[in-house]
This record gives sequence, structure tokens and C-alpha cells, in this order.
Amino acid sequence: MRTVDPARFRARRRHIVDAAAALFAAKGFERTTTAEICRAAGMSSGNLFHYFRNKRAIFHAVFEEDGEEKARRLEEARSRDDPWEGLLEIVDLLAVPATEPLAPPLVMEAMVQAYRDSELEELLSRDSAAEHAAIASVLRKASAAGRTDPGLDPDHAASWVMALIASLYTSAATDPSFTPSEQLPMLRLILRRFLLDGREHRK
Amino acid sequence: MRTVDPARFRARRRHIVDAAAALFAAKGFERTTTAEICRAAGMSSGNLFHYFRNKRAIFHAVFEEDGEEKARRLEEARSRDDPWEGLLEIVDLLAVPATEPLAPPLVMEAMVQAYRDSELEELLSRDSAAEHAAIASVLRKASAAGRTDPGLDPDHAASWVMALIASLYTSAATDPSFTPSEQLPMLRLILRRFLLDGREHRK
DNA sequence: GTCTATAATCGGATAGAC
DNA sequence: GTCTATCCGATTATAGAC
Repeated sequence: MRTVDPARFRARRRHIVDAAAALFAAKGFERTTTAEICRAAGMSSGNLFHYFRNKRAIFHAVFEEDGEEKARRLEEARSRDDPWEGLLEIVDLLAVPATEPLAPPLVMEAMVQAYRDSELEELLSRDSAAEHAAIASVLRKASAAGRTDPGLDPDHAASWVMALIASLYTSAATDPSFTPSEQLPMLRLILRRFLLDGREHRK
Repeated sequence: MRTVDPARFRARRRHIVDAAAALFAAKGFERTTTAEICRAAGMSSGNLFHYFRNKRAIFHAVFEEDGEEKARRLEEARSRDDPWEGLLEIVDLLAVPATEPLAPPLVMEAMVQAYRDSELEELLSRDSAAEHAAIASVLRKASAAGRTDPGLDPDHAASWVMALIASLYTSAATDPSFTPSEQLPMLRLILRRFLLDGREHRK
């Protein structure tokens, strides 16, 4: 007979993380106080620290997605017969979250924090390494099939594809008139022209 | 007979700003303490606050460039006969500072701070509005001359040109293997393909 | 102009009762 | 599991001497 219900524990942590994420997005990590998180989550300080070792652990939890599901979807896209279909699927997979209002400022905050927090940096670079590998893989396939500019190095090009997707987040966070959902078509256009260099897109 | 030498006062402020910039780049705004700035600048706290109203004013000063010189160079590029020459000149003007090691982390920090600091936000958006106007201007000229894809809206395209340049800073700040100076050719390639869509670049 | 000293506040985190 | 109470340290900024 155990005294803690793991599901309830996880749900409670999730409740805290959700409350904190909105604050981190609006004010950044340092300027968000634990007292504010307590208020937003409706609990005392003593209780908050029962669920998280410290403030930083709450921030990390915001970015701990289960890679399970994502890895599955990346693998699915990467194994498509048509590499361009696979690429566009990956782009959507990575770009669509940018349409959630909290995501752009949170991603920006994560990027600057990762610069000084090696644990977070490792967390994020694990994710981005998986994304990079998937993109490079479809690019290699497309290149071999003559469906992209063969002069491009797939790994190098993949880095720029990721940079372009990241622009969706940074632009949304810095320019109020920039709406990721409206900009997705332009992102796809730039990618096509970059990678195709005048080649025909369709088979 | 005045007791303060304005030139000396400005030099002293500059000395403080230089010392602070390195700290802001390494640790961010909030985690840099005024005590650290004092140590780095070799002066006492009382003296530091003789030159700056508060810590935030020091941070702002890091980004107060004289727009004089920059406006002149933008205007010069914009008035080139060949709009592509003008565009590439502007791109270099904006991209080359990314090769200074402190610039990428400082720019990232400025972007996240601007999100919560309307004064800084105005400072930065004044700059970027001028840049956007210059880029849109050369793109309009290029489009009219049939030297870029006429289907692109110059203002919209200019925003993406700026986003691509910004990628140089964000990528450098988040990916240790990314070197802006090495990536400049690729940036230019992407811009050409994006804006030309198969058209010939040279006249 | 520059210093020392310190005021005033706020922050994260813990102890321990219930 | 949750709370109240509180500690300790750090931080920005100021007062006032030299």
C-alpha cells in the first residue's frame, strides 16, 4: 500500500508547470518569482517546493516533452516514399506549435537560458539533434533522387532549414505584426526555392 | 568655466558600458549584478550610479548606437544604381556585426528584454524600422526592374530578409558550431534563390 | 568625482506543525 | 500533502564623508 498516487503527483506537477509557463512566457525566468507561481497555482511556497526541487526545475519541466511521440512522428515522416512529403511533414511538425501564443516567448527564453544552464542546454540539444537528423535524412534521400539541388550538403542545409523554422518563433516573439500561421506558406516557399534552385517540385 | 568635461564624461560612461556588455552577454541582464559591473569597471557602486541612473540604463546604453552613421550607410546602399548591389550591401552591413563574439548573445538578450521593456522595445524597433524601409526600398526597385520575382510583396519579403539575417545571430548564440562569418555565403545564396526564383542574377 | 557604508527590500528555500 | 512562519543571503540604490 503506497501513500502517494503517482498519477495524482504528476497531475499536480503539471498544474504547477502550466501556471508557471504563462508567467515565464510573460516575464522571463528571473523576473518570475516563486511567490507569483504559488499564487498562480493556488498553493503555498512550502507545498510548491514539495513538487519541485527549485525554481529552475519548474522551468526545465516546461520543456520536457515526451520524446516518445515526437520521435515516432519524425520517424514516420522520414520513412515516407516521397522525401518532399516527408520534409514538409517535419516542417509542419516543428512549425505548428509556433502558433500557440505562449510558445514563441517561451522558446526565446529557453534559448537564452540554455546559454548559461548546461542541463537545459543538453535537454534542448537532444531534441534539436533528433530534428536535425530527421531533416538531413530526408534531404539526403531527396538529393539522391535528384529532387533537390545536389550541390547542397544535406547536413548544412538541414541546419538552415531549422534556422528558418526557428525564425517563426523569434519573429513572432519580437514583432507583434508577425503571425506564424499566416507566415507558414512563405516559409514553405523559401524552403522550396532554397532547396530546389529552379528544379521542379512535383515528380 | 565648467567643472565637467563632457568628453571625459562620455568616455567614462563608455568604459562602464564596455565592461557591462561583456557581463550582459555572458550572464544576461538580471543575473549580472551591479557589484560585478563595478568590479569589472574598476569603480565603486556610488560612482557607478553617478554615471547611470540605474542598471537598466546601462543595458540600454549598450544598444544606443549613433544612428547617424548607420542611416548614412543605409541611404548610400539604397541609392545604388544596381538594386542587388544595394541589397547585398545592406545585408553585409547588418550581418557583419554578428561575427563579433559578444554580438549574438547580446542581441538575444536584447530581444527578450524588449519583450518586457517598452523603452528598449522602442529603441530597437526604431532601428529595425529603418532597416526594413531600406531593404523594402531596394526590393521595390529590383522588382520594378524585373530583377526579382515580381510576385513577392517587397514589404513582406523585406521582413523575411531581416528574419534570415537575424538567424545569423540566434543560430550563433544557440549553436556553438555555427560561425556567422562562415555562414554568410549560405545566407546570400538563400536570399538569391528566395528573391530570384530562377531569374538570372547578373544583368 | 569618487569613495565607504549601509539602508531597504526582496528573493529562494526550509523547518516543522497539522 | 499542505500550510504558516521565517531565515539567510543577495541586490539595487542612496547618504554623506573626503
